[in-house]
Amino acid sequence: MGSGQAAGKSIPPYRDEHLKIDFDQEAALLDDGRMALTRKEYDLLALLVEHAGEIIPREALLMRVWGYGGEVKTRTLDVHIRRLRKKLGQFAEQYIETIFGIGYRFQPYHAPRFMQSGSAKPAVAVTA
Amino acid sequence: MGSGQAAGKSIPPYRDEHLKIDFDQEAALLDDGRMALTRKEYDLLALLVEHAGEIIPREALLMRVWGYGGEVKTRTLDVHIRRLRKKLGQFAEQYIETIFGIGYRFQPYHAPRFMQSGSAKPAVAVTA
DNA sequence: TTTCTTTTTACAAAGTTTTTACAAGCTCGG
DNA sequence: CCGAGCTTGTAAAAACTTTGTAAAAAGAAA
Repeated sequence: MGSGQAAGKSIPPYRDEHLKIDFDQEAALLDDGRMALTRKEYDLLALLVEHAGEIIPREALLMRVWGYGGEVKTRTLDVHIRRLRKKLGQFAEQYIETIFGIGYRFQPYHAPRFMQSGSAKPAVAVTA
Repeated sequence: MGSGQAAGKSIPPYRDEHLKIDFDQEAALLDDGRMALTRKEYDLLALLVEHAGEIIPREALLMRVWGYGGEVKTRTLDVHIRRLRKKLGQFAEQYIETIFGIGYRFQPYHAPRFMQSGSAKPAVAVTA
C-alpha cells in the first residue's frame, strides 16, 4: 500500500535545486546522494511532494499512508515527519512546514515564503 | 463551529484596495502578504467580512464563531477583535468598527463613513 | 536470533484560546 | 457638567491544545 504509482503510470519526477524524487523508482536524491528512506518514510515524503505547495491535513496523511481513518490517536505521523526532517538535514525547515492545527506542507526549495508571525491558515489540499 | 464553507460551495473572495479574503482557501492577504491568522481569528474575520457593511451583534458573533448561546459572560470576543485589529495594522480602525452596546461591523476600505450623532441606530444584520 | 523498521509511551515545548483584573469610554439621569 | 453604571479595550496569566522528541516496546525480515 502507500502512495506508490500503479504499474504503467509514470509520474514525472519532482526536482529542485537540492532534491529530486523519482516516483517511478521510488527514490529520493538529496544533492545527488541517495536518501536512505524506509518504506513509510518514502510514502510520506512522496505524498507530500506530489502535492508540493499544498497543505495536507494530518487526517489525510494518516488515511493515505497508514490507512487510518477517523479518530485514531497516534504520534506515529509526527515521528515519521521528524525522521524525514532529520534526513533532509539542513533543508528540513525549508521543505517541510508544520501548519499548526491542520497538517503539513512540502514547499519547493524556491517558494514565496511570506507570512510574518505565528501560523497562517492557508488552503488545504487532499482530503482524507 | 467556524464559519467555513461546506465542501463544494465556492464563495467569491472579498477584495478591496488592501485586503483580500479568500473564503475557499480560508486565507487573508493584507497588501499581498498573507496574514497569519489562527483559526478563531480567521473565523471571526470571515464572518464579519461576509457581512461587510452590516452590524453583527456580539451575541451573533459568539453564537456563530464560538457556539455560545444566551447568557455567556466572556471577554474572549473582545480579545479576538483586538488581535485582529493588531494584525490589520494601520487599517484596523478603518476596517473594524465598534458599535457600542450592539456589536461590531466590518467596513470595506472605501465606505461612506457618516457618524451618527446621538440616537441614530443603524440596522442590525445577522441574528444569533 | 539479530537487525531493521514501525508504533507507542511519556514528557517537553510551542502555539492557541480563554479568563482575569482592571483601565478607559460611552450614556443617561440629575 | 458630573458621576454612577454599564460596555469595551488591554495586558498578562492561566488553561488548554497540538506538535516535537527520545527512548522503549513491538513487529517483521533476514
